[in-house]
Amino acid sequence: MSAHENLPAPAHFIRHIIDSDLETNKNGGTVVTRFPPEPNGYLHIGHAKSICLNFGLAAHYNGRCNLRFDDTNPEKESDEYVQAILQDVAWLGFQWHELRYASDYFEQLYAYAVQLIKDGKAYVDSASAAQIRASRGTLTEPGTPSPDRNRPIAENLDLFQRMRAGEFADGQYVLRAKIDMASANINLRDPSLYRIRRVHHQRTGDQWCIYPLYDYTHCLSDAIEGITHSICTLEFEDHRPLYDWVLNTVKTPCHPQQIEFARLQLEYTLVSKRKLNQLVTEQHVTGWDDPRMPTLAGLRRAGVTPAAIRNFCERIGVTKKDAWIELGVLENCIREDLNQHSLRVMAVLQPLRVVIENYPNGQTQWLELSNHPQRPELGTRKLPFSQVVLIEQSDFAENPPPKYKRLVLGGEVRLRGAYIIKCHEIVKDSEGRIVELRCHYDPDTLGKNPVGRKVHGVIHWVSAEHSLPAQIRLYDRLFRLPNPDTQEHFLTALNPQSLVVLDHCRVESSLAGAPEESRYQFERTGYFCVDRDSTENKMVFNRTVTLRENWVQD
RNA sequence: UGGGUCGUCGCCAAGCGGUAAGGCACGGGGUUUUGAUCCCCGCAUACCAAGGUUCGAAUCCUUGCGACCCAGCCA
Repeated sequence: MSAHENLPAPAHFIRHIIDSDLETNKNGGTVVTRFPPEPNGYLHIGHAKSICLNFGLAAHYNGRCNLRFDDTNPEKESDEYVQAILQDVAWLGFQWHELRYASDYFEQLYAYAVQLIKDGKAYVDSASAAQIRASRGTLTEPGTPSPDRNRPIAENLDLFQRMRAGEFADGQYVLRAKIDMASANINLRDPSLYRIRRVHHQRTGDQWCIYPLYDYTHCLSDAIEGITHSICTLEFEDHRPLYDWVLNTVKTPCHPQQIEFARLQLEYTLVSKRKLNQLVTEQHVTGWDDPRMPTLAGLRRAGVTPAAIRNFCERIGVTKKDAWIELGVLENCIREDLNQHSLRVMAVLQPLRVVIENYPNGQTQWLELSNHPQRPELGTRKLPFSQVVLIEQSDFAENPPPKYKRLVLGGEVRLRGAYIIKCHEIVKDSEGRIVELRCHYDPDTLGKNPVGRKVHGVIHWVSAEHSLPAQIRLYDRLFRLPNPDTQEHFLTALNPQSLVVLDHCRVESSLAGAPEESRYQFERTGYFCVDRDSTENKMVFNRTVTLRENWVQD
């Protein structure tokens, strides 16, 4: 638990609305929310904000939150997505009160539509999609009524029944609400309620050939479930009058209140489902769970914890302002949680051989290292030390820059948790590349500092003989630009360095057998997570995030 | 040019007529066998602008300006 996690969740405008509803006993003192994903893609960080909001509100007010799939467009939806969403919501740490599907209500929705027709509030239109579009008018000009607008009720009823019965071709007819073709709000210009579409639905199969549209389905589904506060994003603000019209006209006993908040916009990331899908399909990433993806599955595979995401969602707030969150906020939440909970371990990404000439050849000494310097209760581990160790190539410099604190020729450095060594010779190959360092160690520096001199640098290392081979994947932001969408084509904003695979890494022996998804801090290099691609012969780690680097080279 | 919304520090964000919380970022210092963590300190006389009401305005009024969303048989 970090200090922050103990702080009360900050209130926001939706909480204020609910508070006053509770004061006036508006919904009998209850709070019922829902998270309503469409199963047409994987959940991403933007959904996490909505999930945390809806489930968080229910928890805060001792209410309930349903998970409801908005599965009214079978063309784009599938069971694969349903299963993935179920998993991701649970992984994020939330339990739904009830699992529902809008398709559960198809029969009820149909009955409501029949009622609407009988009340003269809906009609069957034979206009084509193009004709409807053309007659809708523009932002500044009113639409023109369809010739079918005044079709007799009996005829509408007959036609609608036959639409359901499959007597007509896809697109031949559509059921429209009869509202106001001259409304300044385009959503009220007789919106379509039902379309004919012969598509297999992942839950209802071929039972239906007509499917209800969002504006009609969503509000009624909310009402059926007794939702008190229907929270959605800003772009639905214009739809609220329609939401209310449907509920008022159908005369449902329950009338949820739609409240809109600003969706998450995170720098260097993209959350358009269509574009994420394209990244997967065109193999710019390895899949929906590629660690560079902003999906929950991707974040999970990268090693991000549910707690970090929840904390992030809390920290960014809930408002109606069109805001962009800096990536650093997310990274900070990730580091905060990982710093607290990750065991420290040593791994050398790009090894450089160091021979300690005065250390007995063949001798192995088991050193005890702390698993977490600030949390002794997390215990210690034994690490083998021997004559040949591997250090990071970047931890030695033949021509060190100013303020360089690592190893140089003739200089000393501390091998973390072990001895101080001094380099006295550089061994190069025929092409002048440094292949080995010859050093001496000071046997009197284990667990204590030498007297008479100060050694500032501390570097990580592993025993050449005992360490394990590993592949380490260094992930970075997928895009080079804060807002990839400003490009004429978002793919041009892809970061060519978003993945660097290192294949000759060596990790300390204590990591043997570490299970998939276990997270560690590789001291001085960052936080890493065991990938499922690990094999018995070679472990695979994904970098979740680097450590902060506060120092500036001048 | 229609309708709907929004505008408080570099980025988020409290504030709801009584004299600008907090987080991230940034700058300075301390501790440290991770250039990490941790700990101090600093960081809006100012709330899109201009008028007005008021003893008093980020909060109320007026007028501007800027940004976002809407013309799917998608959600």
